[in-house]
Amino acid sequence: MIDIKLLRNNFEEVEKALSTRNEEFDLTKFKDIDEKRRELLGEVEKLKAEQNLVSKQVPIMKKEGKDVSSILDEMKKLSDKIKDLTTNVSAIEKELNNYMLTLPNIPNSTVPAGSTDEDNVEIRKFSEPTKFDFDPKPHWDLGVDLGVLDAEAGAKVSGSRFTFYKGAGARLERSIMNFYLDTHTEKHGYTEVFPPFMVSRESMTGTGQLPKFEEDAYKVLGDGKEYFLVPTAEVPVTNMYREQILDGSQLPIKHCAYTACFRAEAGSAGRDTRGLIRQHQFNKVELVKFAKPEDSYEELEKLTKDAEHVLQLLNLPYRVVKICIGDLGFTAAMKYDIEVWMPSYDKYVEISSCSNFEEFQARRANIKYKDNIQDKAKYVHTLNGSGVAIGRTTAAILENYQQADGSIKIPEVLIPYMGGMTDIR
RNA sequence: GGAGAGGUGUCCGAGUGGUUUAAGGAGCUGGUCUUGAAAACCAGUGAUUCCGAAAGGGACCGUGGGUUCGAAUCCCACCUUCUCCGCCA
Repeated sequence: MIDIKLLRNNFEEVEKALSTRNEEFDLTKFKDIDEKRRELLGEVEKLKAEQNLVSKQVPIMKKEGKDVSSILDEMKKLSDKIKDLTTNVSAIEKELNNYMLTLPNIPNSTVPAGSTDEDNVEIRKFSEPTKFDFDPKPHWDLGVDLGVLDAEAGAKVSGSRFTFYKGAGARLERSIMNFYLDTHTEKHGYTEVFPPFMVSRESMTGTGQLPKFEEDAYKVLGDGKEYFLVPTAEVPVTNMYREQILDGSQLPIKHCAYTACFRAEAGSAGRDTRGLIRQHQFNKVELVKFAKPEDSYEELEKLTKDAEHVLQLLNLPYRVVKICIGDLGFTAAMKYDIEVWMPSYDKYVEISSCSNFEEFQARRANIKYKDNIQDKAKYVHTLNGSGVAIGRTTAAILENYQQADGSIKIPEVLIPYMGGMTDIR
């Protein structure tokens, strides 16, 4: 949510900043709703002030033995009027709030111009695209040949975009998960959390998945309640601190978390239908930070490097791109993508998104901090990034580590996690 | 699933319809005293939120409704924590 005062007082500037985005929203309604709300609010507050004043006098007059019945009659009318107006005020406040939730974040001024992912700017590269002296296979073929992936079983049991991992494939996925969590906790100073995989509507709204992207979320109904399957650990981990004022000396707070992630992929029909790239359920380790505003961009750089580091340890070729305005997404103020080299696609494929949301999520979720007990609480900046997607890592390892004989070499750092296994054949 | 008890400001905690603008304490800020600190004493203090340039006013006692001229207080629903019983991976 953007700052309503900023929008009110600097309307043209905000409008200009948002107009470059590739998002649909309607700013024309704002002034109407906002002004009407303030007008109604002023009116009802005046009446309440009168009511409070008279209510204080009534018991005194009673004590003095005066007849208050005519005053009470009048107060009854006033009370009814206040009730009517209050109904109107809460209706328009709800409208305003719902409206504010539909506005995307204001991009940071250093975000490059552009409209599609073509316009993203490459920042740095690690290693070079893998070269083969044989015809490399895509991971979905390798998976079947080696008996480690079974999409047919997934389709039978659940439907399209579900896959069984089997044997060494299942263990590889689990090894990567543990390797990522161990690295981020032991080497990068993140505190691990294991969050719920189902969250409330409030939580989904707090991080910005709702109301705009409801069609992409899985809803679960049970025990008369509504839950959403987490699309990313960002949702439960960020909302862990919802409605809280944090101690400034504890910042930055750094968490890493594994969850399965569930996405409907509405609008992606026909895209990446084969392999592990776009599943309805996938595994991911997420990095989440809460930082002071003045530190948040430095923390974004560090977070991105922490995510990159695990790919370096796996020796997977990747590049980092800075996302342009048109590709930025609804909630981010700035975003880096880390893209791993995927031979079957013959290009770099996103394996991590690292974003600074500034105050956008903190406003929605009401997460503040203060350095001193007597200070006024300020909104924290929230950040997160994949550290990194596990399923896509499995795919990248299968493809980049494949050998001429069809076997897969296990990356050195994973061998202990694989119980000493050095290759899959 | 059954029975019961709670949720009050930064924290602890009082408060069962109107001098409660939420008692009292802790904490915090300032002061007195002291070489300095601690202690003691004195004074101040919602650090939440909305409208407003300000003055000022409104909201807020888990959340949402209701009763009333007036609700932390009474009624209803919900959320949540705890205790006991039952069931359970």
